[in-house]
Amino acid sequence: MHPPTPAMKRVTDAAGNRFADLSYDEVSLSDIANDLGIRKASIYSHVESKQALFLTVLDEAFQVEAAFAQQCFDSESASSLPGMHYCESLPKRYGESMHMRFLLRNAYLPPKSLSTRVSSSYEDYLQRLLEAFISRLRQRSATALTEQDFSQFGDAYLGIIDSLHVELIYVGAQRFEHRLRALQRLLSAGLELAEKVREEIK
Amino acid sequence: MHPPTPAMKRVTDAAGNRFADLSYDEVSLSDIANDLGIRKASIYSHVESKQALFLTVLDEAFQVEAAFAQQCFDSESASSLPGMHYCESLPKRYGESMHMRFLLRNAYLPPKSLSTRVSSSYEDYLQRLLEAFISRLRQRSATALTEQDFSQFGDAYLGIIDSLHVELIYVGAQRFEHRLRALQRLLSAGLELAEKVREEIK
Amino acid sequence: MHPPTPAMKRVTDAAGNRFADLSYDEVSLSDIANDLGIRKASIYSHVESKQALFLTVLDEAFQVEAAFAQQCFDSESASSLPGMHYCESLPKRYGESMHMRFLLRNAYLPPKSLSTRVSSSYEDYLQRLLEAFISRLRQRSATALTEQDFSQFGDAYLGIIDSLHVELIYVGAQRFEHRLRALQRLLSAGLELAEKVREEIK
Amino acid sequence: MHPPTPAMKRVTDAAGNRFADLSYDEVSLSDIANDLGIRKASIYSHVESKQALFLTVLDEAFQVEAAFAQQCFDSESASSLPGMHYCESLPKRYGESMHMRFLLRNAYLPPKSLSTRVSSSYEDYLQRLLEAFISRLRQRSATALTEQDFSQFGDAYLGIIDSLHVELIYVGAQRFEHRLRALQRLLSAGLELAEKVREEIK
DNA sequence: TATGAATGAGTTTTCATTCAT
DNA sequence: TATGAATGAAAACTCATTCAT
Repeated sequence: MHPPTPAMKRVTDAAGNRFADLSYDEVSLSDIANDLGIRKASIYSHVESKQALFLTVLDEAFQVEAAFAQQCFDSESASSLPGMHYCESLPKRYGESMHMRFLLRNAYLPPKSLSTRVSSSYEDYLQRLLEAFISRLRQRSATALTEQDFSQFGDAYLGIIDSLHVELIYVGAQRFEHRLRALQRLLSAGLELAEKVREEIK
Repeated sequence: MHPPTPAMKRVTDAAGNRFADLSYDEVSLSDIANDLGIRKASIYSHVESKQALFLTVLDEAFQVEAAFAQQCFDSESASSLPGMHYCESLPKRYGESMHMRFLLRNAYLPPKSLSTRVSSSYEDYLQRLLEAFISRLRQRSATALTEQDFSQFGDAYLGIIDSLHVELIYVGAQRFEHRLRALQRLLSAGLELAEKVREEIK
Repeated sequence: MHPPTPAMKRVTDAAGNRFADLSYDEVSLSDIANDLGIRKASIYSHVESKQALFLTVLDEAFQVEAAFAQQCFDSESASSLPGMHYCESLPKRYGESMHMRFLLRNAYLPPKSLSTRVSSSYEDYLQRLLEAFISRLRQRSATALTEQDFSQFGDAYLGIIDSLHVELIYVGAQRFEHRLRALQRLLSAGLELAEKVREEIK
Repeated sequence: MHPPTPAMKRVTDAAGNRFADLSYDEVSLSDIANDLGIRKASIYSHVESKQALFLTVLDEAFQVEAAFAQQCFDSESASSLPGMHYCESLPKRYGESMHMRFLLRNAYLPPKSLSTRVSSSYEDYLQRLLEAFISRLRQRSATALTEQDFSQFGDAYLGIIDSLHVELIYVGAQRFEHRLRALQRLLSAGLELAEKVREEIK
């Protein structure tokens, strides 16, 4: 609602950084307080509970990263493979944005007690990616693909996204670039073939 | 080492079922003891510590599921798309095997304190899938593909696998079949195109 | 001493209302601040401490209710049973006066740390009731009763008062009227008999 | 249900002693643990929560003191004023029985969160006293009193009981004996008069 | 006068672990 | 092998109070 106070911002930032690296239960309010150089009890001057703190960070992360994704799609050149700009931006973004790390770490295996809230946010995030991707695909192959194709390539795209996301959160993951090229190749081939088929039919 | 006693088996089973649904920290030894109808302290008659218990289940799960995967590949018909039998078996297996659920839940975001042990097991698991896939691919397209192709399709296959795995552990995931068909289509197209290219070169 | 400022009055009123319904430890300054629509820290602009706030309310309550009791006795018709006007006024007063509720709630089981202060106020209150009752009784039966009778009926009256007070603070208490009539009957009988005895002696 | 273990008994005893002197919120589990010479956490080996501990003591107290009251009535001589044996036993009992102190301290102003449970127990206790009293009264004045009389003297008796109970929990209460004699006199007078009236009617 | 921020001391509760039996 | 009892360490949270602004 109202813009958060700077003090509040410091708290959610510290919390976000912890929650981005560790599971909900692995993070204690003492840790966060320590990071901030304040006492545990002081956190409650800014936040109602650990849950509320987590959810604040979640909303923030969702908002920030949905905007980032949108921007990736908006700035994508018309000639490139749909959705690839987002994919290619991921490693840098993951390294630089605590919110992205937070989002991915908590998307797949949220704390049981908060799973519905988290899932619905992440579903929302994926939904936006899906729509942006399909929109780009329509620009590229408006007449060449059926509605069913759009839908199926959308499924594939989300599959690729999850695959890349997961690769980022792997502990020692160094395969990201390889995986990206490999899946890119598949998507490219898939589209090429589909477009050719439709042309032949005509 | 020695075959576990039946009592020991009961303990690891109860633990496995809990760890398959909840994070390491969300599971308490009391819960496991309750499931077994024994007291918390009694668990220590069978197991050295919570960590040791978790690792025992991990090894068991890895062993059992590696064998299952191997079998999927062994029984795959020569004409089908390489690696697809495993993929298609996943939902049923996930529903029926606590070990599979345990493996997937803990593969991507293991408890910090055990992450190296867990990761190396999961890496091992993926490595086996990779080798089995490439071996199948060689049977199919021995001359049609380059070594670089084999490597890249391997990367893509692991990407697909992770994507499907992750779909299974989603909270409300109902997209598995759609995602599988979509990614299958991409892989198929990718191979088809690659094989055609090589033929044309010749 | 000096008449309290209106702001101060608002604070003690809010506090009084809380302390009238809950024990000292069950009331937090945050609650009171909430009721007032101010912040917890602001309370300290008006009051030195939680204890001081409680004691302020206590003094206020004692003063207000002592005056009320006095008035009950003053306006009692000469023919009625001594002290009954106060008794009969109790339920209405209890419902309408936060100070009465405060007084009764804290009279019997005050917070340990403040018990001497509270008790001495309540003792004072009872003492006034006692004197007013005996004074009324002297008007009625000046010659008919001995000093020992006066003293003993005084004890009985205080006993009746406590009984009725306690009935009011009961959770679901609906027996007040019944109890009042029953005890009234006893007091009446006691006086009647005592008066007759003295007459016979003469 | 099952007889409590001796260890359990020690815990509820220590808790009972504390709860008999201080309000629910004034008692901390640390205090109880200290009294027992064990650590705070150890209490949870015997009891589920502070609430559960309090309720265990409550049930125990109710049971023990209901039995005591029953015994007072059973051993009452037929010629004495009904219900007076219980009243006369109160001060000694109050001094000697932690359960009695617990019961009275918590009967009138229970902790808000447990008030329904507490009240229903105390109501039960009073109900038994009432029935025992009326039963004794019937033996004494079977034909001399109407049903309405029985009911009203019952109300009066409960009023007297509450008055005496409250006197016991007063901080410096030294008036017990005086109050008892005074109220006894009233009850005695009330009965005498009622019996005479009925006789005259006949 | 009011308050945002902080805090020390304290609360109840959980948990993995130990150990004598 | 099983367990009752205990415990140290830690968790989240509450609260009266302080203080600079």
